[in-house]
Amino acid sequence: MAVTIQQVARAARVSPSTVSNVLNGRDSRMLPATRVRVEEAIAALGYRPNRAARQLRTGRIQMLGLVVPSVANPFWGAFAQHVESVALRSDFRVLLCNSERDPARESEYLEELWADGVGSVLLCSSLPSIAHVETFLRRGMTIVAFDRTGQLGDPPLTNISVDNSLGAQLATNHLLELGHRRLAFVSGTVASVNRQERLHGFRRALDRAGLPAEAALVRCGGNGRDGDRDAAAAGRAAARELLGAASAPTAIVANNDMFAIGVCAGVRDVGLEVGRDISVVGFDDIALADLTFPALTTVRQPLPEMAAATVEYLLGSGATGVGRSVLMRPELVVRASTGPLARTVRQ
Amino acid sequence: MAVTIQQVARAARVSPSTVSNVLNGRDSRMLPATRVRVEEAIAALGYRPNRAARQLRTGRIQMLGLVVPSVANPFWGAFAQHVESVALRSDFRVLLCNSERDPARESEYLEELWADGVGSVLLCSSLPSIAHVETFLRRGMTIVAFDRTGQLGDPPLTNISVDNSLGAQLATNHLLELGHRRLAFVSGTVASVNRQERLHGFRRALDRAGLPAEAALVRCGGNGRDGDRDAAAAGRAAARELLGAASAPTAIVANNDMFAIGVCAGVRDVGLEVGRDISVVGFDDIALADLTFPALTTVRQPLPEMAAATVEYLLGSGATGVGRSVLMRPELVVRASTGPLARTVRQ
DNA sequence: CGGCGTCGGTGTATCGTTTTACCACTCGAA
DNA sequence: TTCGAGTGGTAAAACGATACACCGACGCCG
Repeated sequence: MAVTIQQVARAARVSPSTVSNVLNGRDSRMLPATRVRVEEAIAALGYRPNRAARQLRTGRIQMLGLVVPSVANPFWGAFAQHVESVALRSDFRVLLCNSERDPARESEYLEELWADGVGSVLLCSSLPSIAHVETFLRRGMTIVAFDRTGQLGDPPLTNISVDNSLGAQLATNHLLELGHRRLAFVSGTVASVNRQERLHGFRRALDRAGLPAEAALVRCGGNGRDGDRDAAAAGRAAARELLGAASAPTAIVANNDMFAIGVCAGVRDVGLEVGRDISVVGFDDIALADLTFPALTTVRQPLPEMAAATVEYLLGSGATGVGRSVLMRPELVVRASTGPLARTVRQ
Repeated sequence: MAVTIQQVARAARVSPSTVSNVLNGRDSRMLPATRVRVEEAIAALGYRPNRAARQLRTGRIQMLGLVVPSVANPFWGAFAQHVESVALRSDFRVLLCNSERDPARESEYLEELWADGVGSVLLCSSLPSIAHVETFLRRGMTIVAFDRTGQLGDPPLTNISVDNSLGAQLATNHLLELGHRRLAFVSGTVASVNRQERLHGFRRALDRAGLPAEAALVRCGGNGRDGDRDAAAAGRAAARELLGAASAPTAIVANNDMFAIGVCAGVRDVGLEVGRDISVVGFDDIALADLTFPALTTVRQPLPEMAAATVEYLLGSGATGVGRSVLMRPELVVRASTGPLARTVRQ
């Protein structure tokens, strides 16, 4: 059916070995003229190497596993698209894996990827433990983590992420500058790494301003582990709770944009107006942030650059920079969901 | 490194052939006791068949290609997640392909998938032409299309989709019942199949109500072919245009939820309020529809069922039902973005 | 009693590529 | 003259699973 290396070899009047050498860039092993002849034969026959055969022989495969919590979350969807686009340039395919934040599922994915010869994995998991990851690193898998700052492990895990603490500080300072003094922080139940850092940044900014971080105003949790599908729903519930309490906040920092969108919905549920009565700031700057009402003030993650850096590291000689991590700069994007502290401060 | 079929055979004191037979469910070729022995050996050794070797021999691979316009669009993201989840149950992996609505890219994807032995493809493309698809069908690829009603082709292409015309009629009738008489339709520039059908349903509903479908109120287009990344932006622009014109509509049917979200933003841009001054209805019922302000009235596509049906068909004996297509029932979900025609009708 | 079908398996070629070893030959230096 | 090191290439053995042909033993029927 498909054209094989033998046919190419016959057409070019060389042995299959030589064709293989051409294919793998071992130019020094043949005369330039021979190489040209082989290349012409390849082009003429429209030959494409059989990946299965190649993988069987070498054990390697031109594929990278992309493990995300849920591609239904627009943030991960956008990230996945960038990753696929970058990987394609290096002729790598992307295998999609939705972990749904289930540690067992995540391990099983890694196990299967490894068994299938997929040696490069981009792991976007916020699970706090990395014990299961270390196992695969030791076996020789190249893994790059996304958003796992500070978790080196042994052997060290390379990590690409935005400076979450700084991002949260940018968000918090913005609210402080607008005059807000009672700030709340809303996040999911999952003890994800990025949440810890963002919360840390939030607290730090408050601390610098000489304000206490009241425990009552930090809302982490609500529903189960499925933190993505109903992140927004959790945010909504949290906002309703916070605003119904005796001493409600006047501004809310959400752990990400989906939460923020939920928070906005919750704010409206209790009859208040986002941006006027209550300020809300998100994190990520997903495409939707500019389209919701009101448009969301948020902290942008440089997604295309992050995807590029991640894939580049993953496909470039993974061994060279083991443990090298990248921290990207977040950027505050001010839109309409934040505004100066209302004149008539509510009790 | 990894455990092979030979090792299992040795452990179970049978030949590799027998292990293979066990693996492939050819129970009739061995004694139950033998099968049990082999299964025990498999479990004891933690054996996993090498997919590359299997593929090399059989030509088949347990993978399905998922071609979507852009997984950054939450609708496709959610769909992708459902597909992956269903495929996983049959031990199939999902290869992600973002066509970005580029016909050349789409063809190239099919070409590569075919060359890589991926025989099952779920094609979510709204490109009107299916000539390039027919080529692959003839070569023996199993392809199921999503949202391509009515386009059988030769050989016929199996299609799964919602009844787009009916959905648009539900949306339109809902607006008519609310008293609206000047309705607009907003869509992207791509002459996608589903857009044609939805527009048809829109026109039909108007026709039945004895109303003319004014050309000026049908807005298809705007930006380039990248209809997903800025669908919302296009909707926004279209809404501004429509509402700025002399005889503006009082209600707008959007081709999908992303457009609708954009339209809502556009409505606000010109100082009007969605749900009170202008009614907007979307299509798809993405998760966000319930979270925007105002919550979006929309036509729900039964996504989980559609994903299940698609994958089931794709992995089930593809040959049996060639040309068999499935049309799912849409459902109107009324939320806050639609309301009765305002008392004070604007000019 | 001879022939035939079925049962429960096994032996072996094969898929298409990579890789290791090796080849014949030439040229230069010792 | 002989040894050694390139040059430009080839032959053949893997890689791990599958499928086809075939095998001996047994039972059954005419």
